Amino acid sequence: MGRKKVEMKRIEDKSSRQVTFSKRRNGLIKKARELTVLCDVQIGVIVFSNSGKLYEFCSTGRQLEGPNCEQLSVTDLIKLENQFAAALTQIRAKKTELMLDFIKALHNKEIMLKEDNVHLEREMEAMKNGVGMVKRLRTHPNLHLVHSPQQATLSLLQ
Amino acid sequence: MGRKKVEMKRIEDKSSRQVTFSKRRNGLIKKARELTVLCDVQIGVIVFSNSGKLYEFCSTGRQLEGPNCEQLSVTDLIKLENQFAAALTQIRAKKTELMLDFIKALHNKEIMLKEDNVHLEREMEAMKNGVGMVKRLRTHPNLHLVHSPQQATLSLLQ
DNA sequence: AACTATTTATAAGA
DNA sequence: TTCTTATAAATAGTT
Repeated sequence: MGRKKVEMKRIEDKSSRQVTFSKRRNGLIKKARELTVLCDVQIGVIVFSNSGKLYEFCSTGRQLEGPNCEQLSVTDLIKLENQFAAALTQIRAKKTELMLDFIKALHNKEIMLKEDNVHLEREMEAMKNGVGMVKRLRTHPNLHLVHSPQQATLSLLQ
Repeated sequence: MGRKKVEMKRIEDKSSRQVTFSKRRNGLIKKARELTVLCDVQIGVIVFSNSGKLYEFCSTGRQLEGPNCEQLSVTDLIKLENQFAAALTQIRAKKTELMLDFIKALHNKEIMLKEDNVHLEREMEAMKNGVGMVKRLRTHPNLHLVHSPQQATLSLLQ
């Protein structure tokens, strides 16, 4: 939908990626709103940017206030209530899940950075003692080395 | 985007609404996928049709089960829904708020640790060049705000 | 942030 | 439902 057809892969240029993110995020949320209105359905859209910003759209469901309210039968109401409750629960659960995933990723990052600090300090000590040999900072191939109680606690929520 | 411009209001004809729902739902999810790939972000899209069917796209994977509502009596249901809806909303909002705070704190921690890495590397460079003076690693005065994720997480449960 | 050439989505029809 | 096609809408690259 533009001057050129774009390949479906990560945009490497940071600036272009940011611009595209901004444009397409707006587009996505607009589409969600339209679908909500046109088809009278409930939608939740949750977007996490890489900088951790949260963008969200959640339709609240059809409004019952107003003149049409009296026209709804009890059965209609029950259906609507059921649907709303289920949607609410699941949307929020999913949101929680996404946020927990995000928290976990941050924990892992944090642990890696701490390890790097430890290594850097050790290397400095070694240098001070005249060992002189400086190893390069490792580049974190293993994200999964996490035994923290935080992790255990987070898992309780799922 | 079709033969005619459509008004942004509920499509009253049930059949047309269903067709539009089907088309636009696919479109929305496609867009979400594209945004995920192009901009390397995490997205969740949750769509509830009026028949209670759940359509979902989530960049982190994992499928949700559709709502499986046990049959309750009419009045029970309405009362329960009314009672819980308000409370639920408030509790979840609070939970979200806490989690966002938590995420923010973790971000800050991450940034501090990264800075420390940069400083340590600089110091090492300086040492290599014979400057010799070694500053102490700063001790994160504001780490205590997020030092106990267990506590923060546990408080989400209460 | 605007502009516009193109691509893409989709409304209506088959 | 699926396909076709005319048209509306989104957006990539540009200014």
